[in-house]
Amino acid sequence: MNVRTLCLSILYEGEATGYEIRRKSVEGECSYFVEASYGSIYPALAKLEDEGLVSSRVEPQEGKPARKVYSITDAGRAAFVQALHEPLGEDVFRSPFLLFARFAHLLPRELVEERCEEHRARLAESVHHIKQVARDEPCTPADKWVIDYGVEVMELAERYMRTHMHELVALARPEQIKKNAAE
Amino acid sequence: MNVRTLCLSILYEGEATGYEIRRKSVEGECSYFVEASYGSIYPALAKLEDEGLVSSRVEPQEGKPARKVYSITDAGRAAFVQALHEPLGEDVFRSPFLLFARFAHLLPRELVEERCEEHRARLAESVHHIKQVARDEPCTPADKWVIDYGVEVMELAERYMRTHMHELVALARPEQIKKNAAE
DNA sequence: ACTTGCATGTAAGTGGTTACATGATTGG
DNA sequence: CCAATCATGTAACCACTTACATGCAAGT
Repeated sequence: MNVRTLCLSILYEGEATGYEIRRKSVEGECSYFVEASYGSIYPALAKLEDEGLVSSRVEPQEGKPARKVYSITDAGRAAFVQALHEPLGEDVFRSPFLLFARFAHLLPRELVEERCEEHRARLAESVHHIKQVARDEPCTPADKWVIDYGVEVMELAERYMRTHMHELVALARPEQIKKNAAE
Repeated sequence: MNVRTLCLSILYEGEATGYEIRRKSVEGECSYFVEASYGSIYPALAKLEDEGLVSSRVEPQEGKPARKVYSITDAGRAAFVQALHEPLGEDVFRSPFLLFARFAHLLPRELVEERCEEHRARLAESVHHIKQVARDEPCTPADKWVIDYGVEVMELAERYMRTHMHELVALARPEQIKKNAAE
């Protein structure tokens, strides 16, 4: 999905600043299937305001830069629901890890093991993080469904890594005998 | 991963034309975690040739346009293995479906059901396709590992959709009573 | 007659990211 | 004292996609 729709989806549930939208997209319940940087969020919000889909008010703060709080308008709500009616784009999955894994046989065992473990740890961390979000933040039943789906899939992936990474490591190049082995 | 590395990875296993590289990336065993279009592959190959990482020979054909067959060079092989040693980028997962799912409560039941079923069907189709590739095309043990990982994860996702989509559908707006219900 | 497959390539456009500029406050 | 957090925004860059241009052969 594009950043535009992401912004509308977050503002649908309450007002927020560009800064907060980015935080929610990076750390929130959606973080495992969306992402956006400041460089895309701020221009997107400005454009949405131009089009009347969101409105903003500036809240000065002492000591901190002023917050520009955006709210979704009725037109924005309608546009978002309309967008949800349109055919969905396909899910995207890109995995540098799997490309790496295909060539395990070319690589030293140590490296394959390290990358596998990194990958497993990332999956475990994602699961942990998403569960924490589910505990700490208020979730609608739909949010809960989405979280459960993610937990289920990522827990399996992590489990699979744990139980099968040794097979991939076994395909890797045996560790080189150290030059100074005799010493 | 970038298209550049993708090209090297495919050429590592044998020569190919730009056309074939694209087919392999879209239909091959990697299709579930990589992708590339002509518009990125052809320039990438040209650049790789400039840098001496691949070489090409033109094979004229009768009736069909000439094929430009690329082969990886020793320098290319070295560069690829070197690239595999570098820290891996993070896996990317972007899901318009899950963004949609979070707002099931705003949408008509029919639509939610349709999108869920589409999503389930896509997962089933991916699993089917990847299994077929595993049967039909020669696979190294590492390839097989990567395929098994994908099958496992996608089969779970499909199963989850099958057994839980009704919960999401239940959150959706009840179908509107038809205007002419009395007739 | 039309579509699909084979085959190469370019140009314009998209949808971002990265890095920068700015600046006060708080906490280690 | 330095890093991080809060907060906004821009400009340059990048990697890639989409659409186009070309063309022949075989299948439907």
